[in-house]
Amino acid sequence: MLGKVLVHRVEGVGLAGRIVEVEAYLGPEDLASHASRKTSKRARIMFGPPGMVYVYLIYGMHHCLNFVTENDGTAGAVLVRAVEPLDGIEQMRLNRGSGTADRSLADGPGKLCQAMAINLTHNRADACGDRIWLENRGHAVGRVERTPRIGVDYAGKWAQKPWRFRVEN
DNA sequence: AGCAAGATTAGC
DNA sequence: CTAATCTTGCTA
Repeated sequence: MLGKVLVHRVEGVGLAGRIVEVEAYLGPEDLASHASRKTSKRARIMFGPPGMVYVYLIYGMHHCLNFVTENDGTAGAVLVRAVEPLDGIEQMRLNRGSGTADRSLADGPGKLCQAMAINLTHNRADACGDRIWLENRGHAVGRVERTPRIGVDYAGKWAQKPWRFRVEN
């Protein structure tokens, strides 16, 4: 997943960024994961077939982008936490508003969704469709930093699992 | 039906 | 450190 290029085509324009930071949310018992709320309608998609897009609104104002990863019937998704803008950087600057340093264009889960114009309409979309998808452009993935996940302190022992992966530099 | 809290961010 | 802001999930 790291090093893959996320592409979103909107109105004929391609927005693309290299994925440099992700987090894994695996299994129905992971208290940090929405999948731990088994009755949840929202998280149901995490139990479905892989290759689907899972987008949700957090704190009433930020979107988070995930890709469902595990086989149908097994809960699992990867949260994209940061990308390095490649195509459509001008548009991303517009989406993020003036005064945003290029460095901060998409270096956070909410920021990358704003930069790449990803919102709830992408939820449950097929990540292999013609709207939003992943592609391999042969980027080398160098050293990878591995740490516990961010912002899930409420999840007890699950918060300590080193399931955050970030490309250094 | 009501309420508390969140896989965050920007601004003091 | 804290406000912003609204959907979701839990409780009554």
